[in-house]
Amino acid sequence: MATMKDVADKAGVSLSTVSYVLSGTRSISEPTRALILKAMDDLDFHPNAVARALASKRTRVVALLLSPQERGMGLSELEFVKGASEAAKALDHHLVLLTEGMDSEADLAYLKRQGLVDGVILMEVHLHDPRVPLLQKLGLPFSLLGRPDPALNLPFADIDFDRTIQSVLELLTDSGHRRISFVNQSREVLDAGYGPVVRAQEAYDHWGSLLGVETSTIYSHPTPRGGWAACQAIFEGSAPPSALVVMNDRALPGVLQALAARGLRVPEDVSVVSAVTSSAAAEMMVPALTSADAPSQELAWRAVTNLVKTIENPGVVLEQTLIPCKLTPRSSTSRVDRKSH
Amino acid sequence: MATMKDVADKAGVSLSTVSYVLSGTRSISEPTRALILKAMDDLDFHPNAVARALASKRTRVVALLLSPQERGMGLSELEFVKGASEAAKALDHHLVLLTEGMDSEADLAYLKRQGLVDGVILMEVHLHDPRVPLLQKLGLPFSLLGRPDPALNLPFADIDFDRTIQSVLELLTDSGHRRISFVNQSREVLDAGYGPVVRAQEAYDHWGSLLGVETSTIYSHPTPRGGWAACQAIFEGSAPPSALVVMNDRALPGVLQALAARGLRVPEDVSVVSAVTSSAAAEMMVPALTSADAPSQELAWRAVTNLVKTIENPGVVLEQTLIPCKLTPRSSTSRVDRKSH
DNA sequence: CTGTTAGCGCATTCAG
DNA sequence: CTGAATGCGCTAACAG
Repeated sequence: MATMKDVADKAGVSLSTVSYVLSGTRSISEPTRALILKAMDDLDFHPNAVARALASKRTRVVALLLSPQERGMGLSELEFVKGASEAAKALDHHLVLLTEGMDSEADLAYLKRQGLVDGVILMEVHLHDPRVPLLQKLGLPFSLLGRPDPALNLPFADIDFDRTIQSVLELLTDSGHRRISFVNQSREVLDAGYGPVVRAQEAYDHWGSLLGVETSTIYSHPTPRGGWAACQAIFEGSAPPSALVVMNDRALPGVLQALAARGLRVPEDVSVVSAVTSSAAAEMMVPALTSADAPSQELAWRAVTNLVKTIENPGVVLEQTLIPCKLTPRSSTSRVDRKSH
Repeated sequence: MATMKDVADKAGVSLSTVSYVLSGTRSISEPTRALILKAMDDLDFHPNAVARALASKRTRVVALLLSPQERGMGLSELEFVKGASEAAKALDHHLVLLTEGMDSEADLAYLKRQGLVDGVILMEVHLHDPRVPLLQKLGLPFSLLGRPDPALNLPFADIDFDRTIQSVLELLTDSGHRRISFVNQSREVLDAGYGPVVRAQEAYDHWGSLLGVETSTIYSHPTPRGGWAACQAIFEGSAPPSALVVMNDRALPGVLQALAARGLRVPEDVSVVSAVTSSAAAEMMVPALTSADAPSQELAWRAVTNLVKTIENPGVVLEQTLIPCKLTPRSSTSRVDRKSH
């Protein structure tokens, strides 16, 4: 475990000179630089991250605050986590995972004073997320996956729900569908102001009316059972829809099951689109679902990049990124059957 | 950002005394301890993790080496990651996620010299995992999720595949099934010596013959398409099975689809058990599958605990934990229909 | 029971 | 262009 001192001795130069060839903070003559590089190589030297962190006051560690909720963790979250870890590595940082109880002021303040992380990434951001003002007050750099309602001057990366829902509805209306129901997440989550649920709902209402769709929304708990109940409720009415847009991964199996129980075939009788899922989840359904897949990897990349930029240059103009989900047609959608409607 | 020196000054004691009340390494008189605690409280002091790490040569950070393969990451891995993060927190550690390229000697050596982590947890351990001797050589503490073949003196936490498969087969044979096929993961993975695939196969062969089962194994790529092909192959034969054991989450949808395409109902015509999945995945299928769920959370807990113990006491007797999957009957299994067999 | 002191390994200011 | 010296905040001998 060679240290900089060892390198300096071996190269016959001062310790600081070694430090400078590492940081590139000042110019070094080519001969001495070569000498030092060789010494480093010979000794198999690598700077100690902890010592460097202590001296420079930068750990190059960022934290990902995992969703406190049980609900949140699905395949697309997993993709996000992996993506964030990779992005962090690419930017020469480490990613630590922080679970549970990281939302109170005390927790966040503690995190800051521990000094182990340079900044944090928030998941599951709500419209009025209390963590945002907290972090601002603490002066702990952060970036958001999702965004609060007025997102003035905040660095975030989020799904463009408006365009996502637009493209889904257009796909369906282009295929002749006119009665399209929306299976959103639960009422509680909506009332709690969870961004995706609120924004997707707004987008559905907006584009639905613009495209002349007969809309109807049903809120479902994120369980197969919830999806089953939701689906039953939808088809109880006198004017059943010819298509379903579902933004509720966990409820999806129940929805499909209820459809089958009613003798409704997908896509012959009813088209189904899964919005804001992972493609892996959509492909796991039978039939494979047409879906608007969350761009988790890219969002992760943006979130990490944003954070690192904020850390390195606190005065930087903050980047706000909106990415729509990519619509992938699979086997769960078809043109509406004229005869039956 | 108060430091220990501030606390010492405010309490009118020496810096080291403050340090000792923190570490509890030596006895302090009650009055001075109280004085110091009060000072810490007043100044809202919290020890700086980086400085502490530098001085003590322990960062209290452990790394989770994510599966290099694309394959590995499913819902149960996610549960494992979450569990590990929680366990780490409970043991006053942080968990960093390391992705990609952490298997070569250079990578691991670099990780060690960086000095940021005290130890690592390996996932996706193979029977002859090259990382194990590497880590031993480097002297970097580690613990395993899974285990190499002779696992002498290695700390690991793994699924008890033998008992898991036994319970699955017994469930089926108790219900009258005699012809039971096994859908394992791909041949490539088996040949690569991936622990779960090898051990599950051995267990299936062993218990199958012991229980008088007509066995047949088919290897499937971890995709719906692979599962479809596997299922077709299985039912091509003259003596189709009455039950399927599937240890291949990603192939499962394809298997079910192929069954349906052949007009075979689950569980009336064929019983299906998903082995070593997450319950979330089993519940996402239609019908919800009887499954042997991987005890991801508990394994994570053990793996982290093992690692921390190893770090704190290099000479400790290493713990080896085997936990069977918990069998949860759902709607995909039934007694064999006597008439049709 | 408590204080003094020497590092941990590196970044960086101040000299030269 | 390079060296010497100081300190980041804390731990852990060493000395009372």
